[in-house]
Amino acid sequence: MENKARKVLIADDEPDIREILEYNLRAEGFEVIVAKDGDEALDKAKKTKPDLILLDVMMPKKSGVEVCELLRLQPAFAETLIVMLTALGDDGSVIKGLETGADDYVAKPVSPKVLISRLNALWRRQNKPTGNVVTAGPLIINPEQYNVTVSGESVILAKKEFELLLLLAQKPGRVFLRNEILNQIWGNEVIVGDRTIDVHIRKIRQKLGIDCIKTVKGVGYKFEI
Amino acid sequence: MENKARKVLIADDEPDIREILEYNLRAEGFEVIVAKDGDEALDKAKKTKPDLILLDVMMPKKSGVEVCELLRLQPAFAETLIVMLTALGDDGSVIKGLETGADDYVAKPVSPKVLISRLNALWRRQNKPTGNVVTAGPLIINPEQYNVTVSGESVILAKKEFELLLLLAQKPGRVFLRNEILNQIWGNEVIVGDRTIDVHIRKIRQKLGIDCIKTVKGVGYKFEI
DNA sequence: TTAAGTTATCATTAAGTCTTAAACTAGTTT
DNA sequence: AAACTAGTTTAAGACTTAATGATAACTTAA
Repeated sequence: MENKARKVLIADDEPDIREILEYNLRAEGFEVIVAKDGDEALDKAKKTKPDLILLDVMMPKKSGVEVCELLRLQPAFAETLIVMLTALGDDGSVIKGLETGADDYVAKPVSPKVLISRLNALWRRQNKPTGNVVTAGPLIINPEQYNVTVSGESVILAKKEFELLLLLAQKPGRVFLRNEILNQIWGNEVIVGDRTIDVHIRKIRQKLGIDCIKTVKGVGYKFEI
Repeated sequence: MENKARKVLIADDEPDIREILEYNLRAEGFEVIVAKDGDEALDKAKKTKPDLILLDVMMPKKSGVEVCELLRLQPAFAETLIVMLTALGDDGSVIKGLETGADDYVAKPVSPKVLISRLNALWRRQNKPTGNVVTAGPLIINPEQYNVTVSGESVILAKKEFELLLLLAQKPGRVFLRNEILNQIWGNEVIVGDRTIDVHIRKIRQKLGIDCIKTVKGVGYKFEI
């Protein structure tokens, strides 16, 4: 299901631990990068942009907490999963780590099986909202079946109409600029006039019969029940 | 900022643990519901729709893992945070729990501080996209949604009005010279008269109904609650 | 190949926004 | 007090932007 190669950065100063983790994670299908101290971790993180970073708290040069803090300051790493590894019972670090923005904390020693299970759970959680049904008020939008119902009544939308509605409805309240809409629905290369969007919006409004797409003049459109 | 009452369901068969957790979570501002076995947990979960569920793995009637499994089958609980509590070293349960769809697993005994820290981290992660909303007193300005509320009442501002208010509100107290405002909102090339700013300010004051834009005569305007 | 349905455009109309001018207010200076 | 400075208020017209209706170009499936 999640066959996208998952890149993991392991940062720990103990070679044994690095090796065990590396072996097990590779066996599990992860692409592994290792670092042996805080500075190296930062450096490699920037260079390789991993999807997931395992940070030992106690490391030379910079501690795991420091590294985590520095990473989270950069927008590029706002979404990256960060898991802290720390000695059992070191509550101070745990709290500090979690408050710094780590996604999880694991006490050493940890069985590789458990660790991997945790990583998978984190992973699953992060990549959840895919292809899911969107509901809002009397509206149900099902991307998988490509259909829409309003108060139980099925409504048939054309492809572009459907995509447009879905785009807006996925982030209710959020205003989409015309440019964003063009990029998302039509793609960067295709050039269509601004009126085209209006016309599709009108058809959607017409077909749905409810007023859930609001115009924000001079800005764009937003979905709102 | 996260003032939304967070409802937690605690399910554990040991009264002592329930009590300790309940006490600490209440102190932290959570609204707490308790259950003493699996069936009661399921029942109360359905009735109260908590935001977060703490499940002991070992419970009479139904185990935490079973409860988690059953909850995850219902769409209503797809998004609910579920945290498993289990005896230290019980790796099997951990793996099973995480694979069933738990969001986190915590080994007992756990210090309340650590637990709360973990819950907060989970919470933060789930409710992440708070964007760059500006709040000041009764005012909430949401650039992403392009809307403004005053004491909960939604106020509709036109584009220029919105941009102007946002500009000022982003740096409360700071005085903006008329020239700065012109540059920021209208851009360097466009030339409009000074009166234009005044009129927009006027409209904002009128629409908001509160006096949060102060005139600094001979200098400019500033935002201040 | 046709027919039905979809998509893009255009001209027109409608709605809303922005700017300006002008009269007005208040505080300062001469 | 008159003249001046700076900002407020009001209303109206210019200007933008979007909604609409009609139509043409294009796809797709029968």
